[in-house]
Formats: sequence, C-alpha cells, structure tokens
Amino acid sequence: MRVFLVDADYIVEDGKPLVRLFGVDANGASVCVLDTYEPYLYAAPTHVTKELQDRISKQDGVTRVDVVKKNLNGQETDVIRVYAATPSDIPNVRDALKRFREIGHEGCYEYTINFYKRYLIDRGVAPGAWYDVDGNDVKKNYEWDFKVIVKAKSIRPASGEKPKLRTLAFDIESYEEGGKTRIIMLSLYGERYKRVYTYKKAKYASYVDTVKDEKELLQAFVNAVRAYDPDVLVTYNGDEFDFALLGERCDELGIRLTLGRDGKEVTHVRRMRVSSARLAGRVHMDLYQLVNNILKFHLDTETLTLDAVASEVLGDRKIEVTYEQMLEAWRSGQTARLAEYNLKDSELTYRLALHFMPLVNVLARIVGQPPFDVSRMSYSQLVEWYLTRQAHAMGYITPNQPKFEEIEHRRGRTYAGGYVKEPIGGIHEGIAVMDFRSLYPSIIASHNISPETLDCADCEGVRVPGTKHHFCKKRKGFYSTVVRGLIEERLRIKGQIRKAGHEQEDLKLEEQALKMVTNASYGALAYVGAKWYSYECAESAAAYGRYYIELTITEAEKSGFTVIYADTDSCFVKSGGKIKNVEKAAAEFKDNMNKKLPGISEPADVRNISNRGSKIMELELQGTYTRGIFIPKGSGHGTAKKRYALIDSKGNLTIRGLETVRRDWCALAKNVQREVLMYILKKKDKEGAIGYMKSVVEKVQKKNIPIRDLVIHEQLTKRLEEYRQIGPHVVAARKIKERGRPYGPGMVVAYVIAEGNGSISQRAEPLEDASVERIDSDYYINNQIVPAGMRVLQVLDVTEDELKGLGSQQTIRKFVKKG
DNA sequence: CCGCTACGGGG
DNA sequence: GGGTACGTAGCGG
Repeated sequence: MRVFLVDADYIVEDGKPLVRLFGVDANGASVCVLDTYEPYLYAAPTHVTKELQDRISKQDGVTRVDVVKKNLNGQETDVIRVYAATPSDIPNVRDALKRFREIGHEGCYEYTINFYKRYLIDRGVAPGAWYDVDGNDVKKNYEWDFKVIVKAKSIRPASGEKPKLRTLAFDIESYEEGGKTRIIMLSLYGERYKRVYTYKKAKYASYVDTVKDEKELLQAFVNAVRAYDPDVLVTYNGDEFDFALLGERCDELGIRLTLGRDGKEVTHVRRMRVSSARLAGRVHMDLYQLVNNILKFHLDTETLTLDAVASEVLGDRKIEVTYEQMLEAWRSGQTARLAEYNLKDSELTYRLALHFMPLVNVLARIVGQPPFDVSRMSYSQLVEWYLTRQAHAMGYITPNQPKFEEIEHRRGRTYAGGYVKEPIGGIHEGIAVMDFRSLYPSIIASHNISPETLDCADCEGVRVPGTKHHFCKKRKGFYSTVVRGLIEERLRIKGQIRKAGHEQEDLKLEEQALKMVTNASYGALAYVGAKWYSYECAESAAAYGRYYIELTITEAEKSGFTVIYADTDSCFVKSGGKIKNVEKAAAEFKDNMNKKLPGISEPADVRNISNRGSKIMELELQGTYTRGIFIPKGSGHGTAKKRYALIDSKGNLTIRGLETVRRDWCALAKNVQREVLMYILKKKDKEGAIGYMKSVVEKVQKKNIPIRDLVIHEQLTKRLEEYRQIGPHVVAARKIKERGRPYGPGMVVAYVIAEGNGSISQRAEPLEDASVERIDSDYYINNQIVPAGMRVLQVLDVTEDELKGLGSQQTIRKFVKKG
C-alpha cells in the first residue's frame, strides 16, 4: 500500500508506546499505520563503567541500557543509551540521572525530543512524502474513523503524485454579553461544500442552517466535520481563538469536541507560551501561525490579518463588516449579511490553505517533521529539526536547549554584525542592486564554520578576517557540512528546473523550501536560544560577511561605480560618471566578482575541502531602477533600518523601512507619505511635494478633512479596570462607558485626538462623540502628517517649518532666490 | 533619555 | 516536554 504521510503521534497500549502515522492512500482514503519503537535518552558520564550501567538499569522506568559511540561536541565518545518503557518515563529518568555524580545536570541529551519525532528521525520516515507500507490489517481492533488501519511490517520510501488531501476550513463568530462569550455563528468551507450554522432566524441563503441554540450549533459542527471527514482542518488563529473558545463553550454546554479520527477530543498541546489545538488523524493547520512564523518575511503586508494576507496572496478580501456592525447585526437580527461575512472568512482560509499546503508539505519532508509541527515552527526551529535529523544520521548528539541562565549569559555577548555603508542621502538615478545569494550560509559552507572545527589544535588555519579564530582545514565540520548539503541540494534542484525548461511546480516549491531552511541556518547559529548556538561561529560568519561586502564595494568603486548604499549582503550602485549602461556594466561586474569568490575559484584557506564545480558563493544582480530616494542614518527616528524607496522603469514602487502602514497612524498620514514618494520619484517634483504637504497642513488647520481620515484604531485587549497603562484608546473606551454605550474587551476603539487641556491620551475622544471642528489640528499636523512627510522630505533638505507654511528665514531665503 | 509595559492574530 | 518569542511603540519618570 502506498501512503502519503501527513502526521504522527503516539498512544500507549498495554504499557507500550505505539506510534501512529497518519496519511492518505493514492485514492485519498484515510490510513493509520501503527508501529512500535522504544523511547530513550542519552547519558554521557565522565566514565562508562559496567557498575554505572547496572545502577542506571535499576532506576524506575528504565527498561535497559546499551553503550554507543557518538560524536559529542566534536569528540567520539562512549555514551549510554537509556531506554524507558513509555515516553512519559523519559523526564523522570532524566531527573534521576542528573543526580548521578558521573552524569550531572548537563550530562543527559535528547530527552526533550518528543517520542513521535524521535521515531521519525530514527526510522528515517518523513511526513509530506510517499511510502510503501506493508502491514497487517488491524482495523477491527480499533473503533477509529480510518478507512485503513495497519500494523507496520515495513515502511519504505516511495514516490507518487500530488496527494488527495481533503481540506476543510472553518470560522466562528462570537458575541460577548454579561462577561460571557458565546459562539453565535460558525461557517465551514470545503471543496463544493459551504455551510453556516447559527440560531437566529432570518432570510438566509440556502447554505445557512438555523439550529435551536448554541449547544446544537456545537453539535452540528462536530457532526459536519466528521461527515466531511477532512484530512486537513484549517483555521486562521484557531490555536488561540477558535479552538480556545470552542473548548470553553463545549465544556460549559456539555458537548464533546470529538473531532479526532480516533473519536477523541481536541487536545491542547502546550508550546512555549501558547497552546495549539491538535486532532488525532487530521492536521489542524492554523494559518496564522504559519504566516506569523514564516510567511510574514515573504509578504509585503505589515499587518497579518486574514484580510491583509488574503488580499495580498489571493487578491480577494473579507466582506467589509466592522466589529461594531457585527455586534449590531446580531442584536438587531440582521444576520443574513453576517452569515455571508462568516462564510467568506472560511472561504478565504480554505483558499489560503490550498495555496500554502504544498509548501508546508515540502518543508515537512525536508525538515522531517509533521506539517502540524512544521507549520508552527519559527525559522530557527525549522533548521534545528533539520539539523537534529542530520545529526542523528551522521552520529552526532544534538546539543541541549540552553537553560534560562545560559540564554541570559549569551544575550550579554554581542559581536559586530553586517557591514552597513551609510546611504548617500537624496535622490539617485540609474541604480543597480546586487546581492549575495544566501551570503551567510555560503560563508558557513565555504569556510567550514562549525562549532567543532573552530580553532582546532591540529592545524594552523587561515585567520578569519578581523578575528582571532580559524577553522580546521583537514576535517569537515558538522554544521558546515549540513549547510553545504542544503546549498548543493538547492543548486541541484535549480539545475533540474533549468534543464526541464518549462515550469516545474514541484521543483520550484522544493527550491523555495530549501532556500527557506538554508537562509535560516545562520540564525540557528547566532540565535541565543538555539541548540547549535556558537558565539565564535556566528561572529566569524559575520566577519567574513563584512569582508566580502567590503570587497564588493571596493571592487565596484574600482570599476567606476558610485556605491550609494550597502547593507550586509546587498550593494546599491550607480554610474560614477563614465558608465553609460548601468545594467550591462553591473552584469559584467558581478561576473568578474564571482570569479574571485569561493566555490568558483577555490578559496585559499579551504584547499583541502572539495568544492570544485559548485558555485557556493555567488553575487547576483537583483534588479535595476530608474530612480530612488535614500534616507540616511540619524535623520528622524529609528536609525538601524534600511529606509529607501525605488521606482523601476515600469513605474513599480518598492518601499523599504518607511512604515506607511503602521496601525497607530491615521489614514491621512499614510496617504501623505505615499503621495509624497510619488511626487518625488515618479514626477521628480520636490516643489510639488512641498506644495502638496502645505495644502494638506492647511486643510487640517482649517479642519477641512473627512473625520474618517483622522481616526486612529486601537484594540481593547482586556477589561478596562485591568489596564495599568492608560493609553488613548483606554481613555476613549472609558468615555464610551461613562456615556452609557456598550464596550468591552476585544472592541476596536476608534478615536480622534481633540483640542483642550491635558496629555494627548486624555484628549482621546471616541469617534461617535467627535466632531471635526473639535479635533486637535496641531496634534495631527505635528504628530501625524508632518512626521510622515518629513521622513521622505528631510532628505531633500526640506524643513518642518516649510511644510507648516510658517515662513522660517530659510524658507523665505529660498523663495527669494527662486523668485 | 531610560525603563517598564503592552501588543500582535481572532470576535 | 524545556523554556520563558521578539521587536517595537507608548508612557511616565
């Protein structure tokens, strides 16, 4: 039987753990594969003796021990593998072992690897991939909703087409009253399937089912999910919201949320600060988790709302209903539109899932962990699980997660990061942008950067520029080997894509996923909470990074370019005067540079490490632009960020670092910044921009602005009394309360800043009570409009006074000069 | 300017 | 199953 694996967990049966692998067969039928495995951890005592092994064997929970050779911190070491009856014994065994004098607090390893993860790593089984499974049919032994249940005899890697995964999205709407939140509506969306449940009568579309009450709604939901029988159940923020509230309501109303294919209820697995809702046999994909951890780095949107993400990814949006309108609709019984709104959310969630599930599956296959976990991992965790799998395959022990004190200690040590050449402020024309593909990973791979090759005693390495470190020339390091493997695999896939000539969806996806893991590999060395953290390695990679970008800058200048700006791995150039065609010159320059970089010509200091033929380090031409504005450091607030805007020959605007979409800015301020950029970059019209700013300031002074452009939105996240920090939105909410209108946690307070005495916060006025005549025009000018415009205009030597039309001496002088 | 606190997504 | 996200903004001192 050929099975596409999507998830794994374990149960304990007759005192023994049983791994459950979940998947679908070629026809899309649900499959559960049962397999046995033994939980264990490693103990690395000062000396391995028979006596110690005997003592460990007698500990509670320990079933047996054996001695294995493992590479621990670069040393071949005899370690004791300590087996336990069940996974839950492992923490107890570890507690007991750490009290052994020969082992101590730091002497146990890999005791935090969850049992099903342990199984996947050790057996070389990866979700997101096809396997040929041989086994005995044991379906009759279990009352589970799988089409096939087998006890595995063998599991071998196979290949197959795109898996047929049944996907279902859902979304709830809630209403708070008297301190209690109830679910008022619930929608589901799948393939040729849409349904909304609610319990208020109205003239609805045919997909709406009116049930008796909330309890029936919950039961209808459970029944609907089990009838549709999805492999993937999707939400947007379901971990922290939908499933949390569903759990609460089901508890109170006596409904069992039995959504698992084993008939079990949803479990809430704790992860760090939050908990995740997990179902047996179905993948709960919380798209918000994926977006917030991984995808946000690849999206333009700053806000990660379903609306913003769907809008960017799908080009489709939520139905426009404000929170207040939703509450009002429910109160007044105008629920037909609410049902449409609710269903649309599920539809967007469903379509986003179809869009991103293939990527998640590929990531799962590469990292070797289930989509449930992978979709909730941060970048550094993704790399760590990849490294953990490679470590096992290569005989290395995975380092322990650092303890709190260790993290604090690491935090205290900083090193020089990427090199930043301060931008030449102002407007530039004819710009080429070059950057290194995966600069840090390619340095780690090219220069053999790894914790165990650092400052090796048996070879005299070439010093890392600007440091007192070197890396071994004779032996390959674990970390560098793994990163090199990632880079080479990606290059191999890229080669396949090139060879295929046509669009290869699967290969593209694989290449993208490999890039994601590769690019996070430096972070997993530099991040203070990481298992493979190494201050010296991270410092060395950064030092090499500075070396290569500075080399690029020097060479670019020698070749007749003016370097406008450079940051870490990118270099912005324009003609120094003699270059006519910047694009052509930049292309030639990068080809010449690449001949000097490791991977094409061999680097001097890693002569013994074979990298012939593979382009590990590569400078690429990212793009060319007709015009750009660069904002230098030290102007305005926040200095470390790259802040520039570019426009290409097609008129596309690229804005970086200029936060035009911050939520605490009113719409007017955001529009002003964008408009000013368009004046400057598209029309080359500085005076026009100033004139525009002046006209806006004047309009605000005259209060001739629609009030909705001045509204600031902020959310109440708790009850009013709980606030210790009284921000403007809290003040506005207090006023709403005093004036006898409904308010409560979760509401988005819409307010404006009014004239009068007291701090800005104190003068926050709820939108409904506000009139444009009473707005504090000085606040809007000085704290919103002018700062937004000045971010851009300060570079062109425009002063604030000019914008406000106050006629400073400078302004007058300029005016006179021109006139 | 510094230190403390709150925020994100969801309804 | 250990650890306490993470980077930023606003406020008060």
